Amino acid sequence: MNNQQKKPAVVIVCGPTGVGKTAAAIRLANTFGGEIVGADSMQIYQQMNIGTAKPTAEEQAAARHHMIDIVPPSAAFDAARYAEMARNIIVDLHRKGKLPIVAGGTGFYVKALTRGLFETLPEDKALRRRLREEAGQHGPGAMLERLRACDPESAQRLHPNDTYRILRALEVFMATGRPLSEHHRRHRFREQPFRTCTIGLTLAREVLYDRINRRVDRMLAEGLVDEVRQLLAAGHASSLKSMGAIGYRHMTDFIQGRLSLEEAVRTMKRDTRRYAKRQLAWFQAESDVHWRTPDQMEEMLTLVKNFLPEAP
RNA sequence: GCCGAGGUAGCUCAGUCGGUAGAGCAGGGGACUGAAAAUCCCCGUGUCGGCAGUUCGAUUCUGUCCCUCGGCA
Repeated sequence: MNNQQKKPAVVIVCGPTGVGKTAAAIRLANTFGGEIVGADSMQIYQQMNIGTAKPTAEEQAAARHHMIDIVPPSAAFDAARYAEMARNIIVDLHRKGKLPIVAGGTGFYVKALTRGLFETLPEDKALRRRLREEAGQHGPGAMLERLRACDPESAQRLHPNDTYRILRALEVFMATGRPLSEHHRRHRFREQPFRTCTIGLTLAREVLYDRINRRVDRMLAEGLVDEVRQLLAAGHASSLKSMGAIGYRHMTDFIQGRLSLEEAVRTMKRDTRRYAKRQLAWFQAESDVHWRTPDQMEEMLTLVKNFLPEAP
């Protein structure tokens, strides 16, 4: 057995929101003796259930889920922490002979998990705040000029309007003394701790959008407004990353009187559709995805069966 | 049936004093290395309701027909 085969085998179920990843993952878990590792940047938050379409109690009883409900909505969380925690869980599952099934729509988290991120210092809040203030004072153009001085390659690559990435590049340089472009050149997503089989779930665009629209209506019927009210009442400001999630920010706008309910629902549906489109763009750019529709469950089972070292 | 107002992008509409048209919304494509449900970039050809006439040329003018919405019968 060579090195490649000793790596933990991991099945990944990715795709746009609302396509049916949870159901497919549960089926795979039950068939192959697996447990599910969520890859969703919002389902990690506790108390945010309806709007994140978190697996229900029944679904979580049908198959063990990890990486869900792991921090309160006020906590800071990011792709690096996700990758570290999820990797530990996967190694543990592998040791116990269970098949880890990563299921989720956050492409960046899946990538951080399976290919790693370059090494840098943990988030420095003070530095980040300082950079933001300076951007506010001197304007984004000045920040781009500063970046050009220490990391011309990144300055060239980034669009002048992408202030967020410009500040991040500056932050990396200031924290590590090396330009972001150099970190990228050394890293290049070369880590490969697992053997993976990636299934991308998709649907005809109009069918997917119809499902999304109806799922939003269902979320409202299930009490999304109350869920957001409770989060706000518990002191979770709308400036929190978690509260900026689709649905949560829309309902906050409604609750605080900035939007009518009708308008809040309309824009929530629209923004969910746009999000699904971005997810599709992300996963379609990945080269090793086996695309299936949710009704092709048998094909998915075969795919995973052939991927696993020995037949179950 | 008569009178009026309209029929232009998926939707709501603007516009062309005759040289084949553009906004908002919706939508499409893409990027993405510690906020990623975030952030950022790019994208507007559509029998200008049909047919006929005038004209070098009609979405624009004229006629006629169809459809929609008001009002009157």
